[in-house]
Amino acid sequence: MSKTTAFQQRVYDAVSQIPAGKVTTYKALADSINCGSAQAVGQALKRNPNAPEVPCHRVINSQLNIGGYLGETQGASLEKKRQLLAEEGVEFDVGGRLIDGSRVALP
DNA sequence: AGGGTGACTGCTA
DNA sequence: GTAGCAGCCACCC
Repeated sequence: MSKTTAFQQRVYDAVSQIPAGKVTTYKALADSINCGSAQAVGQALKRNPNAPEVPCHRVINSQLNIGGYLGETQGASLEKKRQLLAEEGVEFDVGGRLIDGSRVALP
């Protein structure tokens, strides 16, 4: 068993609450868990012990830009994340930017 | 126990 | 529009 902390549990819970076809920003997520730092949220997702259980691919940054996936900031993993989002109806451009900002589910 | 890092954000040049 | 700097919280070595 991984040593998941309460903070990470909150992050995973909040992320798993994101409906399909929608995405959320690290800032909104951090605010949702009452955390003043989105970087801490990213840290939890980067070290996420349950990647397939948590739709971490539905989390993007404030600039509507894709963050990363399974610790890969660049590479094929990013393309896979983009593909997953495209399957849910969220389309991204070649630069990894969200095309339809309305897909962002703000709390 | 301490320091450095990071899937971030916001402002300024 | 891009580029650089500082601030923030939690985790890892």
